[in-house]
Amino acid sequence: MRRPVILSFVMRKVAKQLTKEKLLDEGVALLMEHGYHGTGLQDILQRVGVPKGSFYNYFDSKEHYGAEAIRHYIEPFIEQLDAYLKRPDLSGSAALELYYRDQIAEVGRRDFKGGCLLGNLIGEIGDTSETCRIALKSALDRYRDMLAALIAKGQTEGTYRQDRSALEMADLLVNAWQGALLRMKIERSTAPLEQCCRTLLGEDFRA
Amino acid sequence: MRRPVILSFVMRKVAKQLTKEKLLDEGVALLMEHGYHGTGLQDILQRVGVPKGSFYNYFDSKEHYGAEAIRHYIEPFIEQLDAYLKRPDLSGSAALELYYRDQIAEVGRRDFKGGCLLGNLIGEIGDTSETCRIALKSALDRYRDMLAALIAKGQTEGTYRQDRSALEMADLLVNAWQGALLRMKIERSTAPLEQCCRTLLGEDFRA
DNA sequence: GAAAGCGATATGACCGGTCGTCTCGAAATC
DNA sequence: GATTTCGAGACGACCGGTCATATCGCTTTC
Repeated sequence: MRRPVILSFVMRKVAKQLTKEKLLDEGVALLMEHGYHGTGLQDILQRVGVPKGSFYNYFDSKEHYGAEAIRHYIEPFIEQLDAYLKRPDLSGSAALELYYRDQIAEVGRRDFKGGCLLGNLIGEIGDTSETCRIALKSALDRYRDMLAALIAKGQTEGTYRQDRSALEMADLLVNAWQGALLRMKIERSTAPLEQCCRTLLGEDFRA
Repeated sequence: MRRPVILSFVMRKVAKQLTKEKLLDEGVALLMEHGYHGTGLQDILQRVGVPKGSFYNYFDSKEHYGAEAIRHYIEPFIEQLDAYLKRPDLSGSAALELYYRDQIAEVGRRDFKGGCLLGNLIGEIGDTSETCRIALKSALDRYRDMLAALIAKGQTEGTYRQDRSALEMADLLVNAWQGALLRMKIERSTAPLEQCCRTLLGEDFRA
């Protein structure tokens, strides 16, 4: 009983892309809350008001949808880190501390739920869905490289130690942060995250 | 059409406990491969040859089964670390390096699949099932405490740095190791695990 | 300008399976 | 015979995925 709307070819394409993004937005939230197998297509679709039969007009399969959701999820993180990296007034170490302060505040606001979609999905389907595995690896590599760039900046500024490669330090930071996010979820506290930052950014990485 | 067998009260209880443990053993393997929501009770039951209708003779629900599987999973790790801790011929640092060398060899043998059940389940249901969350926290705390004991031993032996508490170091080790296991799954390589050990056990923890 | 025809897109009913859980009669023990 | 334990089967709900049909915007014809 919807009012019929006349849309041009171009407008229809734009509208479709818009719906697709809404599906990804809602899906990311649901995937973070209930995981891959715990999230049904129906849940996602009805949240956006898209009929069941239309799902496959937007995505090839649930698995491909998952891979797109992964790519969709990581984008804002990359952009934020990239913006920090390009700011001349912000040192590498200050940027990292600012970034993680924000992240800790954010997960606290979410009542310690969700954590990181990448970490959760790697654990759940990282070794059963090759399509998602590749998307996960690509996303995490991009993320790690952004952190490495900020660490390298901190190295040239003399804040961070230079006897270890920035990439190696970024790997440790990513790994420990992922573990700390898991700890947060079961302890229901941001303490593991704060401890992680204090130890690595505040001590071990310092020159 | 099974041949009726007369069993005493005690023997029946033992047999039941044996079946229960088999259900947990198989379940742990399946949970590691497909996650909580990806593992059906049917899969577990038919692997052990237990009829579907009998599940609730052994466990209250899938959720309680999950919590028991978590406790069942961590036990061997605790025992192995405890055995290392009690060996007088083994220094704390040597024990840790031996333990992680074994772990790396083991996951390599499993083709980088599975990782750690605790980490996987925390990510998937750590914030949706309170019952499992408590089991996960208890298991991970026990594990962390065992590592802390070994680190403390290494501290008194003079191998590890003493300007940081053993518990704090154990936290970092657990977190980084969990992250490294995730990285292993998507990189399909033990390199992240080796790097994690080299950096922490071999450098940052050293006195 | 209106009508008819066209390919592309959207959709909701429906597929075979599987999910976790429960019921209730059978079987085994005391 | 009373009590406890077990298990075959079925429950309703939901899963990811399919498909015939309906509707759409556009083009052609008059």
